[in-house]
Amino acid sequence: MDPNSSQRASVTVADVARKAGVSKATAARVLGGYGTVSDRVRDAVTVAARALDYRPNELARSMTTGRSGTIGVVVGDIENPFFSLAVRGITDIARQAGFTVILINSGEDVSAEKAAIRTLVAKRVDGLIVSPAKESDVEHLREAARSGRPLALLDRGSEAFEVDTVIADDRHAAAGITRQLIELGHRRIAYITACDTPDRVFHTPNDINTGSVRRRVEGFLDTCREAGLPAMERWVYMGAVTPEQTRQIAKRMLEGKNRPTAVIASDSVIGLEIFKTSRLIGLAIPQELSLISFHDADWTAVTSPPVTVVRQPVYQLGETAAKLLVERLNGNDTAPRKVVLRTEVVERASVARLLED
Amino acid sequence: MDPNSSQRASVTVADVARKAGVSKATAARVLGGYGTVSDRVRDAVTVAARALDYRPNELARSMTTGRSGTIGVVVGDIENPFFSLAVRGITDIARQAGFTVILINSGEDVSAEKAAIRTLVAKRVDGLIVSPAKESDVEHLREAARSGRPLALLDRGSEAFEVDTVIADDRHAAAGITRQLIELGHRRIAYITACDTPDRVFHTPNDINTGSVRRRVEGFLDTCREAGLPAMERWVYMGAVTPEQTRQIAKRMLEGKNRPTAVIASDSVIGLEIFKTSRLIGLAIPQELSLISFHDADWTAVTSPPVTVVRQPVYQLGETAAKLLVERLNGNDTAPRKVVLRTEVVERASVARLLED
DNA sequence: ATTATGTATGAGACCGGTCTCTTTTCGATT
DNA sequence: AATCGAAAAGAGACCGGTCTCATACATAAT
Repeated sequence: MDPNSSQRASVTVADVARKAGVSKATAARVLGGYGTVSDRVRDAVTVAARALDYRPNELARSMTTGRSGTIGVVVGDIENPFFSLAVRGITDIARQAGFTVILINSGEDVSAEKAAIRTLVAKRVDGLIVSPAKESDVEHLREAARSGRPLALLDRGSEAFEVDTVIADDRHAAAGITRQLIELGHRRIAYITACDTPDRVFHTPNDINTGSVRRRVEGFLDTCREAGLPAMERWVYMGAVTPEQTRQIAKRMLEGKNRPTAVIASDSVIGLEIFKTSRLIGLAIPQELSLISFHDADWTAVTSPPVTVVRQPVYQLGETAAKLLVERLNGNDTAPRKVVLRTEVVERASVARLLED
Repeated sequence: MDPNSSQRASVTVADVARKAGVSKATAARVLGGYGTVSDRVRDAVTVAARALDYRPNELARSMTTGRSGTIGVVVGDIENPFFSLAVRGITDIARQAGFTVILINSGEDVSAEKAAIRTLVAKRVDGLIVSPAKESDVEHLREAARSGRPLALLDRGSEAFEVDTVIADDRHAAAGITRQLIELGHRRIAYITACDTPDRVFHTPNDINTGSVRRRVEGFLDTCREAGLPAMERWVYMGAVTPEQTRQIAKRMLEGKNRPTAVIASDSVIGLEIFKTSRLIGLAIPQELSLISFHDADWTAVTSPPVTVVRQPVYQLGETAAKLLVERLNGNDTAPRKVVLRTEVVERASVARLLED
């Protein structure tokens, strides 16, 4: 009833204009900060706006300008420290550039990813950063890019898809630690990942959908082959999706007769489970089992022994993806760029020379 | 030039209507899924939409409906595992209820929080979930709530502000572990938190802006007082904002002559630094120093010794906040609710009876 | 004094949907 | 065949901004 009840029905430029005794167009010029206005009128409008507690409607603004000031981010799982750190990098840069971030988890599921992208496009995000679940299945990404919305890929690229991409030098890192393990005398080296195949058995790297992991496995296998260790395919363990599943796989793997003497964990969540399991079944690290994990998670430094890891520049991964995207948003129209960030092996104490054979 | 170039200028209902040979209103009915349409027309419109690759503009839809299908989330730092897990809970419920999430980090800074909320209101989010940096400074939240947008507070409430709130029973948890330490003979018990005061010294719980931490410190002090330990205020350490600062504080604290025999860490990031520092300066846990940390972070189970923690239902905290909000969004108009979730002490091996005194 | 130049303001279309109100169509009823 | 009522379709206003274009007025140039 009371028109002053401020509640309901937000205040619009028209309301402010009426109160200030000017036209809607003029009030809009002041409020929107464009065009030319006299100081007198500017003050009048500003006062009126304050009095009415005017709040601009960004939605309406986006309608005409065509820019929403929003970027959409699709990651596998924000709960994973890898992604939460990368997202931090993205949001920092985005905020700096005046954008807000809409975040959607895909759960590493392609159909969820498709739905997420549809939603984001419907909401008219200005650009997209995606960590694609399957690098072979990118038609929806291609399409989003075709719609004129800049796109940047995070941590996982696609060879067949030319678009701004930021990844770590996973192949190189995997090759390095593999070589190191071989030089220390290891021959039975396992690689364990969350990725999975329909039949749960690894045949070739092409079975692996996640780009970063595929590159690592390639590095692992190639290095083994060069060192005269063929057919290491059977040492690639898949399906470590949840901690529970990982524990089961680890148990079967480590209790077997022909158990590996070294394990490479594809991320820190898996690394943690391997560590727990080896302790559980009484396998001493590093005397009886060497362990190297990807991702320098905080806990890896405080275990006994502390674990050797491949440190990825996760925050920078996110930051860089956001920077590339913002450049596009600012009109950069050059060819797609692939940025590869360097990793670093942090030597701790979970790796040892193999004594007997 | 080529009108078929699909690129630029997105396809609108009007375009679809023209192609299908019906009015804009009718096409909108089909595309928007409302009103009544004949099967024949529905098919025609659907076919036309597909042919033109029509993508609804959610922005335009939001304009008229007044609902954006978005909820705004403001947390201290998504990089902190506590928040990333809570956010996961929020996004899961939000997605289920058909909402997307706009995420903004406040960095525990009130002015950033204010800016974030202004942005979110401008973007016309349907509701807000905020983890307020200062529970004393909530005028901006109150205002956001007054604008008719439902609001739920996460992990931190405000006594003076009646609004849906989800917290853990921090006071109870702190009292419990304090009592336990006292019973084990500890008298010099330190509490260390990231919260800070201008003069970096703790005087009274009212100095603490973060609701959850204030309640814990109150529980700590009250229990000490009841047990005949007065003036424990000097054992509250503040300003452990970054790992570096925490390390410095921990060093000074643990190397002092009159060092504490037990430490309560207010979160897992701090707990990790205490653990590292005590190892660095050669203080054996638990023989020479007992440690209890809030937040059951993954690493706490794998250290030697594993550390005793207060397990908070973090995911549920986020989930519940989102549920309360969604209920409001669906029209629930009852009095504000305060939900307190129970914590649980996970006994591990970082706490021991104090031998000599 | 008259015309040119530029600045300040107003009027109204527009963005892409939704929604109300009116008109047309069609099947059922008597 | 005439009448009625509901279903289907159309016309056009509306949401809250931006933006183009026209107009009014002031100042400067001739």
